[in-house]
Amino acid sequence: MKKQIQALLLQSLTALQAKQILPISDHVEIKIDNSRGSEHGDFASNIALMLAKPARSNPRELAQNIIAHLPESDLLDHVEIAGPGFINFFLKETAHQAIVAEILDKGDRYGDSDIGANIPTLVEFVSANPTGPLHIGHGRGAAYGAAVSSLLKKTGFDVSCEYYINDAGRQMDILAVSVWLRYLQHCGTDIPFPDNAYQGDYINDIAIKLHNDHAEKFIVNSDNLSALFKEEDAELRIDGLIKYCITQLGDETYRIVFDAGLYSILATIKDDLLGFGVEFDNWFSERSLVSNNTVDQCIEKLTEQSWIYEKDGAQWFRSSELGDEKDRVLIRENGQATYFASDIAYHLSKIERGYEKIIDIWGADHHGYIARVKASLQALDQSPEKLEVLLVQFATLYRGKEKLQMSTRSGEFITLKELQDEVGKDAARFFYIMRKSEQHLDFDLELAKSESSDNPVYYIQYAHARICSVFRQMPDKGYAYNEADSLKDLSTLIEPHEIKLLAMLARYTDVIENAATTYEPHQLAYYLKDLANDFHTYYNANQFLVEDDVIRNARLALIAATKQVLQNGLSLLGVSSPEVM
RNA sequence: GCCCUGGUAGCUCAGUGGAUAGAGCAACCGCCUCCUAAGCGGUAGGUCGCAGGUUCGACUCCUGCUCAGGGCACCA
Repeated sequence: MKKQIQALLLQSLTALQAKQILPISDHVEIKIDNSRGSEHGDFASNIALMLAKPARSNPRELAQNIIAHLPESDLLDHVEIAGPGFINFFLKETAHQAIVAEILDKGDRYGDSDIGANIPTLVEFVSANPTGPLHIGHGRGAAYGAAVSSLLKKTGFDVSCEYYINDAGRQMDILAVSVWLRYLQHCGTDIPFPDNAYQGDYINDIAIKLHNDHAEKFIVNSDNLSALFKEEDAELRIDGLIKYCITQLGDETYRIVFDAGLYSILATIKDDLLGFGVEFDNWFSERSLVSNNTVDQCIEKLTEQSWIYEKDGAQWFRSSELGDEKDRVLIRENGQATYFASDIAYHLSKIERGYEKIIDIWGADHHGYIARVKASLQALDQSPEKLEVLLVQFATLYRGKEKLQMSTRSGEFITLKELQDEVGKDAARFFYIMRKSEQHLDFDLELAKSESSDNPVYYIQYAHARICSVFRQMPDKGYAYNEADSLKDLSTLIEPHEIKLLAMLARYTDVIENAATTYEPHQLAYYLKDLANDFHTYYNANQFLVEDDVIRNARLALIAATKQVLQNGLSLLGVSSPEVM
């Protein structure tokens, strides 16, 4: 609708340019806004205000000229000049009514657009270390990433979703040792358990399963072991334990313990995400980048182009020359590659796999990381603009007024699954998405649990269920509804509440496009709330199942269209549309 | 010190450079003989953190200040 009015305005402006009332300029952006109140019409443009200066005219006079040169259109009832020079467009009722037929015709494809032009797009999100189950903090990234991906798919991007598994590195070794120590305890070895190992009960479960599957295969002489606990520095102590574990068990046997932890936790993560309605196309392993030498090759390339130098026994990347605040280590003094080294290889792989739009969704604590990853792409002769990093602010967890700490290592956290079991998937998904991603999210467990019926998601779902209920009761009242016939009767939709609802339905495609291009799914959430409100108001003001066939059919068609849009929108956010509540 | 985010009604938050700054919760007053009251209508509630600047016009853009959260590793 906006585009059609834009086209009308463009014709008028072109005519004015031909008459030399307006100067010729190559770039005029015609902006059309949805009007705030109905007294300002349906759409408004500030074009006369924008062009008044170059045209050396006053805005109201220019607006008058623009209106005079607008071509005939059967969309518009009339056009007004208001305030300092706004042009307000008042649509004909028939123009509003047409949206019903369009929605019912397109069904779940209503709202689709092709602005994405099939650009190969990779959205990477969650990517939590597989060292423990997902907790509430990860939930926000999951809900946000899933919604952004869905929106991009709807707007014509060719989207794949990916989870990067950090299955290499020290954290994973700590996990393996945690499992091993619990296993030894389970087998009766009398040893302490370090504070900085993973404390969660799930470690015990993995250890017990390890014992069931492999009996006493991982037991070693514990006399030497206890000496390691005398190291006072906690981090050095755990490094010593890792080293001891590997040398005692041997690489292959150590790998069994390591993988037992990794795969068990990964399976839990996949299950939890699936239950949360979040699915990934790829699970990309960091270890695979190491084992197939991609990381080494990357470092070689960088070395060839003199982006690497040696200092203090380590290999450094000159990222500071490419916008980072300082240089970064790629290979540590001990010969091990850093996490950043694999991340360079990972991002290169994203580009080499053909993705032109690469979206990373990270926690806000990683923001300092953006500059170095972009620097690495540039050093590898790739365009850093392909990478867009979206930061999601922290979710701070409260139980009433008490702020809860969340740490995977200490095992003190509420898991995503626990949240889901307590407040339900729909409420949790919507709660996460409601807040702008840059906004800190205070997640009050008590509020989410005890007052979950206040969650706006129920308000929207209720609108959907009410519509279903109307259609369920229709046969009992002796009425039938035929969609094709009803579309002929739309001209009776002229009540103020009906016009308002029609206008709201027509905005949906705009909302989707806007939410997708700005990566702001909360816009859709707020729209759905508004739409539900317009419907509930209409529901209270007018009866749908009335005796008059024409009016009844038109109203049923309108609410059927409303139901469709509610369902389309909710499904993009991963929320169900129940028929009964 | 430097770099991100925020600061809008009592609370939690929306708000494309535009017209009278909005919603939910909380408070108050109404609405079920009627398709689900998990709903609807109304009243009240504001120095849009502070101070400058840009312009026809600023909650929105720029600068400075201030408060809050986060980040500044040979951790991931």
